[in-house]
Amino acid sequence: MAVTIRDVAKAAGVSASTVSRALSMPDIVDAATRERVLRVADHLGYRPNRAARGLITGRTGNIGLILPDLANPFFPSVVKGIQRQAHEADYQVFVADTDEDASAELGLVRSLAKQVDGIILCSPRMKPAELREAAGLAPIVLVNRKAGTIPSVAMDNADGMRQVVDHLVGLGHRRIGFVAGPRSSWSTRERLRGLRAASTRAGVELVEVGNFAPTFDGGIAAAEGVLIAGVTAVVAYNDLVAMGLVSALRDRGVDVPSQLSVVGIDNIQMSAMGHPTLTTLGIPKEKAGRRAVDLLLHLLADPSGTATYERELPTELLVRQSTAPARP
Amino acid sequence: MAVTIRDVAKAAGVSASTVSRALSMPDIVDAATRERVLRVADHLGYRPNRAARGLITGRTGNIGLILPDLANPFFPSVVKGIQRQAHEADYQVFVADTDEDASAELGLVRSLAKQVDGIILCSPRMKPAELREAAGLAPIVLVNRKAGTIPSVAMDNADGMRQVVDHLVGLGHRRIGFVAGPRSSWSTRERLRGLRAASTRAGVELVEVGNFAPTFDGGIAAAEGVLIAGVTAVVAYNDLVAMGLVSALRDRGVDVPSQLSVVGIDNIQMSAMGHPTLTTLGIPKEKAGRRAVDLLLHLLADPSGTATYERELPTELLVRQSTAPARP
DNA sequence: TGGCAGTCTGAAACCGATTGCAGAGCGTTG
DNA sequence: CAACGCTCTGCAATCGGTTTCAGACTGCCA
Repeated sequence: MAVTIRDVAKAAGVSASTVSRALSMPDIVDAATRERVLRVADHLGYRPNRAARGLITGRTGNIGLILPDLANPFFPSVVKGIQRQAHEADYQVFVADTDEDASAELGLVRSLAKQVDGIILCSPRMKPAELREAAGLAPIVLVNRKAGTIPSVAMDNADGMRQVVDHLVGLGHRRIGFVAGPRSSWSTRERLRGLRAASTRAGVELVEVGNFAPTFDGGIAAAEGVLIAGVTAVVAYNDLVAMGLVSALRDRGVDVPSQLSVVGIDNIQMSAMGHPTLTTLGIPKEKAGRRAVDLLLHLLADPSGTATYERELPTELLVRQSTAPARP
Repeated sequence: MAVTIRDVAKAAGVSASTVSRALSMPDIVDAATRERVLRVADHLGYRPNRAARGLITGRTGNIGLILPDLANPFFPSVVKGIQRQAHEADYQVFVADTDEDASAELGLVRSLAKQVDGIILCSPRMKPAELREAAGLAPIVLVNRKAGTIPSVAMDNADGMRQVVDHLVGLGHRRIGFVAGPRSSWSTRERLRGLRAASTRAGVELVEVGNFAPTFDGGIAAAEGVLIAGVTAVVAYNDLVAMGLVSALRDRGVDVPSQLSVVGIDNIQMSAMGHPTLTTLGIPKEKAGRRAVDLLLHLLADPSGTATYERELPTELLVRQSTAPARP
């Protein structure tokens, strides 16, 4: 059916080994032979069978990607970055979505572990012990989370939160609210920590409004608490929450930004599409994906690598319409 | 390293063949033996090596998914549906994104063809000839497009457009605009055809405003033309375009829906999040994904299947805030 | 008791690539 | 001229499963 390495060998008048070498170790085979083999292979439309190669090399050429929810607009850009970088290295990407079900993550890792060379885990809710088990099953890189010595790429939450607070303080806000995401989320904890540090440093008050789902509806649910908190500005866990919040506030007759400033995080596409457009802390999502692949490939090339690889990506505050000077 | 079928065989005191059979053809092996083998396999944590299996069966257990742009909020739900259904059938999904580059699609099909059992092609811009070539390279199912005898799942554009027009006519609109997507898009043509039929039937006027990119910016670019067209209602190619249009109209001081009604298509998540929320023609995206997988698995099970499989999915109009009675 | 059908199991070939090892061919050097 | 080394190539083993085929065993019937 399909053209195999032996077909190429026969047509080129050499052995299968030579064909194999001409393709994957070009320098150890005679130039003329190599040329001929390559030409014949190309002419016959030869495509190496990955399964066969994987069988002997133990490499699949696949990497797995596990994320909580594809529908969350934060992820597509990350996925794109991962794709692009993986394809350049001739890897394919398996995408799996857990539907925000934290308990499914470890199971997915288990079932994926043998079918891929490595796994990229996007902001998992896994507990540290589970994470350790997962890291034992396959080479793993974390995105948006750090844990022990597992390689990871995450945004610089501390600096990001500082930028946000500085911006709000510059606008005259003195009492700032934080609508947190799920308590189990690493980002929630880090962002809270960053906000505390930054607001203490700036001498302003930080009010924790509570934990909410990292969704538009979560933002809607948070509106009540935000109003009660008596703040003049609020930082939301992410853009979706911020947008839900803005929407619910408008429904209650509270204008953003004239009565309340709102800041999101992530700079998802739609944050620039609504009214008002959202002031948000942008993070390089596609780059994060690319970096994650880089780390994983490093890890694969040097499995003994006891060195921890870690990347912190810079953030950038995008000032748009949802923040304004505090009204006294 | 990993536990193989031979390890299981040794531990269970049987041959590798028996283990293989116990796992994949349970009924032809003695019950007691089967039990023992399965218990041992489970105890040892045996996981079949897919590459090895694929080598002999010729099946990879993978399906490929090619789509123009993951960042387009239409796709994530489709992908989720595909995932879910594929996983239930014990298939993994490769996702590949062409970045709206139509010329890359065929290349992707080529490079993916040998690594998957079949491919799901989401709304490709490929020309019919290319599509035929693609279909020759691997079993293929189309989403959001029909072409020849290639199995496909698409929405019922004719009925959908009828619902949209009926809704607008019911509100008193007599002159309706259509902001089309790319001319090369199958959906553009079908939707236009559906709109023509429906408006003729209802005795109202249809004005084609032009072709625009299927994005938020495309909607912004269309605003000028919409105003010039002198219509009281406009149907956009999709929700993103509709939202861009609403945004640009607002910037020009035109209120939606009191001065102009706008209808989107797709019912993407964010269509319910803006102000006004968008009246849109909802299509069952996740179900479309599941159906596509069903079709593909059918096709794989019965490759000779000369019968064309085709699914038309029903649409549902979601009336929200962006449409209102026509002001005389 | 012998023959036969039927059930279950094991040995071995095979899928398509990679790779260790050995040997052919050639040039160089003492 | 012999010995040696180097470059290049082919043979054959191998990865981990599946599947064909033949044979062992059982039970049943004549």
